[in-house]
This record gives sequence, structure tokens and C-alpha cells, in this order.
Amino acid sequence: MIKIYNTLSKKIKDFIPIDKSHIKIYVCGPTVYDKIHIGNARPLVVFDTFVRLLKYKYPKVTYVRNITDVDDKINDRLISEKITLKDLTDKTINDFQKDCKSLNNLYPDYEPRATEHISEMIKMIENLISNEFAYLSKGHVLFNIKKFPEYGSLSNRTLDDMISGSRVEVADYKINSGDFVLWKPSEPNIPGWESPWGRGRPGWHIECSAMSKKYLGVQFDIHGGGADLIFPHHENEIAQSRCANNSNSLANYWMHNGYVNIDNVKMSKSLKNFVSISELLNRFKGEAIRYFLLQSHYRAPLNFSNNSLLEANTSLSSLYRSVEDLSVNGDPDKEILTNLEDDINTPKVFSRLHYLSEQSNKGSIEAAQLLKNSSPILGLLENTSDNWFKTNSFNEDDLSINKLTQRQILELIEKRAYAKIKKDFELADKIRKSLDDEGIVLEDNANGTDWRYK
RNA sequence: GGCCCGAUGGCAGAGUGGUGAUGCAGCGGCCUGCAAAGCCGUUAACAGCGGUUCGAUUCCGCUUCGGGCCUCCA
Repeated sequence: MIKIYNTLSKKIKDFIPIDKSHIKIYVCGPTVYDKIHIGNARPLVVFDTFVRLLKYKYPKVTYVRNITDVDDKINDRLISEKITLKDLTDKTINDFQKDCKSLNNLYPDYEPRATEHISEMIKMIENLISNEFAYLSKGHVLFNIKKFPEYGSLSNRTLDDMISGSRVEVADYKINSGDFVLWKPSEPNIPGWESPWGRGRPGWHIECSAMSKKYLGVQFDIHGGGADLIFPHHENEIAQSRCANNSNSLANYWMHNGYVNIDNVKMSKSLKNFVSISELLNRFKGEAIRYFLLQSHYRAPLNFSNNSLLEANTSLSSLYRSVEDLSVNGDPDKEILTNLEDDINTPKVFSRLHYLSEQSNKGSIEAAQLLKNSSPILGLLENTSDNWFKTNSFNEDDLSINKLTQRQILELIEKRAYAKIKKDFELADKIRKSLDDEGIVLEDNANGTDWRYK
């Protein structure tokens, strides 16, 4: 039985699907105006791991992760960089997908773009207006939060709380300070679409409501995203979807991952204290980044540092030693599954991985096989160990950092072997040292000498 | 101001009302020409103060410190 923490009830609950023959999950994807950073990568990896578990447990899972390609931050870029919407978003989406792949994420079943669902959004807004949940004011369409009595239940706040804490001047076209925009007019120089309310663009939240409805229906099992989306994004999504669909639930379970911090402060684009994935991929393997992101519990904050990535790499190496070149042949380890089912307790999973690794090192073939068999559900250890140890080119573009070719390395190993036969240990050690300086470690074993990158 | 979360060994990070995960680092040993890896052993923690209890790191209260949200954000 899968147990997950539900932000709605603030409790860990058994996961009971609407239809156990078909699980439906929606996760908020990126707004594509810039490269993603490691904080953005956390939900991608966490929910990818969770979806792998769901797909193992249930016959059919539909995983939708949207791409928000209409947004005011995007518009700012269009003006400052003098490029078209399509050029900017295509390029950013391309980078995003490359990063996702490097992190070993499976492709979602649907990855809908907001701009391709404008008509669905307009329909939903029209519905909200005709049922008086939304109103027109100075060219804007706004959602009236007082029409939805449960407003605030996800983020655990009341309307009074919000008024007292308001740090933003209330726009004069709003009835209530918390009313949010469904549609707003576009000036001629920024992207816009024709609508019953003139040329304009959707507000931030409506795209997720429209797209989740299209791909998953009015009610689905799980909605996920980063904790910073709880308010206002998900709160507003619930309000507008439930009112438009006249339903008593949008998603039954809401899951939110904690932040990635840097120097114990939340990493965010607005604070400019972020490290992009593509930058990290120049120094670390994607799988090491994935390991790092799963090393702590998904709801806890995770502090980023260079050293933690190095440690993740070392830990992964020790696991890779134990799986060698085994192929997946059977089910994942039971205990790993149990730990994953327990609100995605990946730290416990890792503890078990290292236990299996140790057993494998002591000669247990079963343990090694279990380790390997658990790799598909984690998206880790899917490589061969030879591949893991003999690759140090992290980005495809950076092959040039391989200063020595494999052939040159093997030649040096051979040279050292002769030196060893002649008991010229001084030369042998000199060769070892010179390779070490290039980041290459030699390991003498029964079959001769093997090499790996540090 | 309102609401919320956290404080575990040198670092990272689970968990538990009583036998002290796991990783990285360290120390001793085995192995090795030397290493590396591995194995064996080992050091080391539960912010502070009260309370409940036979017993609390684990439950409750207070204090201190750190962080987050209150319409940019994964």
C-alpha cells in the first residue's frame, strides 16, 4: 500500500486511487524563459521516481507534466532579447528536455504546452463568468475568491489572513484583494490571442486547470509540484477548476516537494542564488545529481553544495562496483519497494542499497542481482559499471576534456606492467602518479590492471 | 503582524518511548611491491529548560536559533 503525505489533509494517508486500473497524476512543469536550476530539478526527479513506483504497482498510469510557455517573465525576455515567443520557448524547451534526460527522467505521457490550449482556457473562463464565479473589470477577467468558500484550505489560510498580510497594493479593478486574473489584455507588442474580451493572454493558473481537465478529466488522483506552488498557484487552480467543473475535488492528493537551499536559503531565480543544471552537468554526471536530489526526503529542505554532489558521486561509485555488468532480471527488492511506498522514503532506500551492495561485495550474487533489479524503479544504476567508471565526459559538448584517449591509457598501463615485471617500481609508481594527475585511478587485481576515472 | 516548518555525530541524512540506520570523512587492522577497491573493527549525535513516564532524542509546554509562505518562484 502506497502512503503519501497529502497537503490537503496535512497527514500521511493510504493512497486510494479513483480507478486502480488507471492512475492519473499531474505535475507542474517549468515556465520556459530560462534554463532550469537544481531547485527546479527536484520535483522532476522526485515525481519521476514516484511515477516509476506507480507504474510498477498499477497497470496504467497517465503522467502529465505541463510546459508553461506564456507568462509575463517570458514576455520580458522577448523584449529584452528581441526574439519571438516561439524562438525563445523552443530553445528553452529543448534545453529543458536535455536536462531531464541527463537526470534520467522518463518522458511524461503528455507534456502539453499552454499556448496550444488557449481555446480550452477561454472556454473555462467563459464558463466561470456565466456562472458568476468570475467578473469582467477594466479589460481583465478576474476570479472572485469569495465565491468559493473553501478558498485557502490547501494553503491553510483564511481571507482575513491574506488581507492582513497583503504586501502588494490591491489593484483597483479587483473586488477582493485576493481575486486573481484569469485573462488580461495584451499590449500590441506582446503575445496575445483573440478572445471574447479582446486580444489578451491567460493569467498564470488557468493553463493547469484547462490542461489537467483535457488530459486527466475533472477529477484525478494526484497533483504535484514544488512547495512554493501551494499558494497561490495550486490554491487558485483548485478554486477555478472546481467552480468551472462543478466538482467537489480536483486532485485527491496534493504532493509538494521541499526547496533546494543554498547556504540554507531557498534557491530561486529571483534571488539569483541558483545553479543551473546545465552548468552542473559540466562538472558532474546527471546520475550523481539525481542521487543527490533523492538523498534526503522529498519534503525536507535539501542544502546544495559542491561537496554534496561529490559525495553523491562517490556513493554511487561504490554501488556501481557491486552491480558490475548484471542485467535486470526480476523484480525490485521488496524492502526498497516498501520504503518507496512509505511516502517516498528514499533515504531509507539508499540505506538498503548500500546494505545490498555490502552483501554483494561479500559474495552474494542474489544481493547484487536485487540491487540491479531495483535500478529501473529508481532511475539509478541503470548503466553498466564499466560505463560509469570510464566516462568522465558529462556534457556531450565537453568530450574534449578527455585529455587522454583510452588507447593512451592502455598503453601506459602496459608500460607499467613491464616495469612491474622488471621490479622497476619507481617507474611503475611514476606512471600511476601521472595518470592520477589526469584523474585516472589504476587498480591492480587478479586479472591485471583496470582503470577508472576518479 | 498572521500562518507554517525545522534544530540528530566533523559533514550529509533516516528513524525510534528502552538493544543508538545509512553515506562521506577520520582512526586501527587484513589485503597490496606500493596503492586503489573491498572486508573486519572503531571514534562520534539527538539545541536548551521544564513536564508526562519505570524510562524520551522520540510525546507535551516554554525558550533560543534557523528557514518558509502571506498573489515572481519547483
